[in-house]
Amino acid sequence: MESTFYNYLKKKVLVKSEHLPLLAREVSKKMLSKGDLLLTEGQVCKNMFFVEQGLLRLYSIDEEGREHIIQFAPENWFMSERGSLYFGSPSVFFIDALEDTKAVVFDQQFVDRASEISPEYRTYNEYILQNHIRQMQKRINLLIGATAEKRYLEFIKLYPDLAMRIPQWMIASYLGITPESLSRVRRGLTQK
Amino acid sequence: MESTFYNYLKKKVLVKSEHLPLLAREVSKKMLSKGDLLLTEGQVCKNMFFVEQGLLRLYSIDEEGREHIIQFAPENWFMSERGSLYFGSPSVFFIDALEDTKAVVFDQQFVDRASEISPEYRTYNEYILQNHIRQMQKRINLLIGATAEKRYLEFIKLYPDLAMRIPQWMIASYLGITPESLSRVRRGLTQK
DNA sequence: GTGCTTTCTTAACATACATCAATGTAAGGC
DNA sequence: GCCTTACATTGATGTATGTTAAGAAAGCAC
Repeated sequence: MESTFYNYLKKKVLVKSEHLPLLAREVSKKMLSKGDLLLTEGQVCKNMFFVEQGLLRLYSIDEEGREHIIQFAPENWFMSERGSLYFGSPSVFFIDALEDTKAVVFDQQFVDRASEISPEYRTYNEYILQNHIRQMQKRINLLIGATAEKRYLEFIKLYPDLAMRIPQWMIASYLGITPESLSRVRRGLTQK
Repeated sequence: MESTFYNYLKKKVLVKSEHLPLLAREVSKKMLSKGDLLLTEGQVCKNMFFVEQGLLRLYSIDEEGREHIIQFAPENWFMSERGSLYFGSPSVFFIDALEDTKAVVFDQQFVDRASEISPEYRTYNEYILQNHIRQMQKRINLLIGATAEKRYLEFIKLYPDLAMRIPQWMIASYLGITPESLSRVRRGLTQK
């Protein structure tokens, strides 16, 4: 199974060769079509996804039916609703595929077992959590302290490739503004 | 050392009795006065704080000199700038004491060592990280999708005790609005 | 190709929130 | 006690962003 995930475990997570087959055996692969729903509100999230190819998205829908995008997961990212996965509580969020996506699927038990088997995996798992916290903290800081324009500039600086793959209204949703506002922000920027 | 922290490790973290003395030996205690600065911008964060009594705060200051509050830590909470502590990068945030505070101080090495010694500690440490992520995700969701009024109501519902201990302008700063706006939001609520 | 849907832009207008300035009030220093 | 400082409120006004509606451009189905 010389997949992207396998290579990721080897090259990036630095899982020792002897442990690799053990881990690889425990996961399954899934082909998703654009638009497929992986998690819905009220459901308890049982899976974690590793994106080999494609793009996933985590979002909420408010009382007025508006979507608010919490997170994107392109290639080599993990995606899950951790709050629901780890604590077993019903999710208030949705996960779906924004493109046809090849993903590796596993559950919390896999993470726990992998951490038992491979210290390297355990270390990397903590790294992922810490990094996630750092990134969210930065985002919160921008949301409470920066203008829409600044948030937009930060977004395209951080995820230039992503910005080319998703419609603008999704960027707007991620930034916490309307598509119309983002359009104006962009016009303001080009005129500078 | 029958301190709050000791009891916390025993009762909440469920560290085994035999491990407790080992862990307790490695930490030091600090008395802080209101206003004391524990971490400043540009500095690499070396410490994690456990608040036994008092209140700490993590915040940023933007180019216009405005403070934006990322997090509060009252009794029995851990406080640190994880991005800086874990990754060793210079902090863009500040930490200070909002009240006279009794805190236990330790470093990342303590966390690693404690995780080696006590599986219960390791488990609890991951619990803390997961919980932090869940809480930040919820906050991001409110920041991008809810009005100031709704965010305020969520805040006082979640931290009713905190709201009594800090000035209103700090709540406003945490919510990402001005003190004047919060004052108006509150007036609107009392008139309902 | 034709039609249908989605996305993006633009404009006019509405609203939430920010800014500036003044006042009131309460708390702490001494 | 008085003075100072920090905090909260209020009003007038400004600005960023939301709302509604329309049209153009691009993508997709058939």
